Amino acid sequence: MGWRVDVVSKLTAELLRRSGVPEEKVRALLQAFGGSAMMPLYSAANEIIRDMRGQPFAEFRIGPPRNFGVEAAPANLGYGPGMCGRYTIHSSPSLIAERFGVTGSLPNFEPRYNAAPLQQLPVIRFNSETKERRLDLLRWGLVPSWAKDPTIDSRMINARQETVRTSGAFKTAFAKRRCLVPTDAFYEWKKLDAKTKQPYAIAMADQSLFAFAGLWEGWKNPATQLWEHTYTIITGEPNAVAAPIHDRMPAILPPDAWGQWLGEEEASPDELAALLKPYPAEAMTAWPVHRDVGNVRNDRPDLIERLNSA
DNA sequence: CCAGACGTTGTT
DNA sequence: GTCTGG
DNA sequence: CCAGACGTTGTT
DNA sequence: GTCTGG
Repeated sequence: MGWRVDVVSKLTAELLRRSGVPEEKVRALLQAFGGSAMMPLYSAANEIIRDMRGQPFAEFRIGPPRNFGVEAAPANLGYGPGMCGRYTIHSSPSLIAERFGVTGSLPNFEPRYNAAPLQQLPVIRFNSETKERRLDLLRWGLVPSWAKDPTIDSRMINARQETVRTSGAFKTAFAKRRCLVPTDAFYEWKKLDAKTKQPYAIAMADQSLFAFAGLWEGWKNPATQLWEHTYTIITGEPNAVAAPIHDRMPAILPPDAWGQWLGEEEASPDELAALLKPYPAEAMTAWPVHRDVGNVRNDRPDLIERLNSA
């Protein structure tokens, strides 16, 4: 809110300096354009300039500031941003297949040390017709079947355990399309102060392969008429290992819950929801890792190594 | 009935 | 698709 | 999750 | 700030 007032006054001053338009008129025009976004305000300012002058537009163009100049929030020590938005899956397809009892042909994929949203990543689903578990590559970021705008995907990378049963975006998938997301570790960013954050890896203490609780959906691309499959990872309360780093963590399912979650065994909605409790902290561990994991273009084995200087 | 929403993270 | 709000 | 982009016009 | 892309 405050930023908008600042931008409006800045643009007002700039308009007066450049075009000599009466201040009242400038203010009225900027108000009329309204809106809550930053860029439309700049567009509005440029509209005003265009209406006033007959000179080449480019010379009068107003651009957004390089730094949008928002005051930094006070430090919130102990808790920081970050929850299931990045993980690793460097186990081989055949090892994943063995551990999860997957049958049939396997997809090929390289070891991933910085798996990120919108990427094709391995997911385990139960095929009720053939009665077998399958391993497929799906895109991370759930697009509901009814979505008109598929760019919603980057905001649907997680589903909250507390609302997943009832929210319109997830309820059908919760009832009919649950999946397991194989992983070796996930990353969290702990906020150290207003400008600094430290990424951590969190994994099983014995470094074994495990599984997030996931949901998947199909969306028919109107341009290609092809069905695209996407998935999301459910988040919930953190356990004692994750809590010092963040206030959420992905729901992790132990092997004895896989059958129910995949729909191989009967389970009521209450029983399914009960599976999404925090995974026992005793079995897990966390360690600091290199800041390079922040950039999705980095994907190297050393990203998962312990950082000693943190 | 139709229109419109449907989500996550984080912040103060 | 399905549900709520008007 | 983090990183990075983010708007417009008309004339030459 | 908000939004998209990876």
